[in-house]
Amino acid sequence: MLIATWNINGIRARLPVVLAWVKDVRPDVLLLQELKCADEAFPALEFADLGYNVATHGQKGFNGVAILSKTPPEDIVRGLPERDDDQARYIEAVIPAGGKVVRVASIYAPNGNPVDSEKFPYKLDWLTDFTAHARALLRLEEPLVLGGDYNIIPSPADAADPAKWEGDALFRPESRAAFRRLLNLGLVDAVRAFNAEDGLYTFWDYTGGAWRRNDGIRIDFALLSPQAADRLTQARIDKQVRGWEKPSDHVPVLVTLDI
DNA sequence: ATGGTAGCGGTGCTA
Repeated sequence: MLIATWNINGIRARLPVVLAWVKDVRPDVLLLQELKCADEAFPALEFADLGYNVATHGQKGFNGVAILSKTPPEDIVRGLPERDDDQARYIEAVIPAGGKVVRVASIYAPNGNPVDSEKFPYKLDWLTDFTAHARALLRLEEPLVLGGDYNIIPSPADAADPAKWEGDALFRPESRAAFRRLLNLGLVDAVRAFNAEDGLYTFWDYTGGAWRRNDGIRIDFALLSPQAADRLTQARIDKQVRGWEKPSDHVPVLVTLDI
């Protein structure tokens, strides 16, 4: 089973790119972030034509997450049950797979900048609630993939130029500690499990020629429960998509599970 | 170099 996560930065602006990529890669499940549209504005018919069921948790103008799946998703949860949130940043579902199931979630963690505003404590609070929810999901002891834009640079090795992120909400010690607490629950960073080398990035800013200079950061992750990690056969970053016409500033992250 | 670019929505916010 091929599961991908991708922050597409506006599904309506990105529709040609996303459809072309889906036709090429044909993932079984696609977790999307930053839809930037309400549920009724999501182009579900275009994906239905390609054989995908769509579950959205949208928001007009900002945020918004979705799960696309070849098999109809079940037990859909919109928003973290741990919080009463007015920002659409979480959707979860169970994906049936040949008599077995995989539980997936599409996550768009808050950016948190500027750090001297209310946005930074909001980010940390959200991560605390998300971690509590992940802890509860892990108790189910089932294959689980938590994919999304975590808006955290976990270590200096996850940035081409770590010095320029000093003080940024993505690289603050509090944010990095929150990510470690998440991993310490027993989750596996799938791409890191398959790639020991540095220079793995999932995001290149639109400004300053970041893509041209390969000035990237790794902030998009597929985090796996032990039951999913035991079935992991491949994990990769689809980097070349950043060089396509009218791209997102993020690229897809893919995992293959033997299920 | 305290900018730069993109999406949404129709101005300034968010990233």
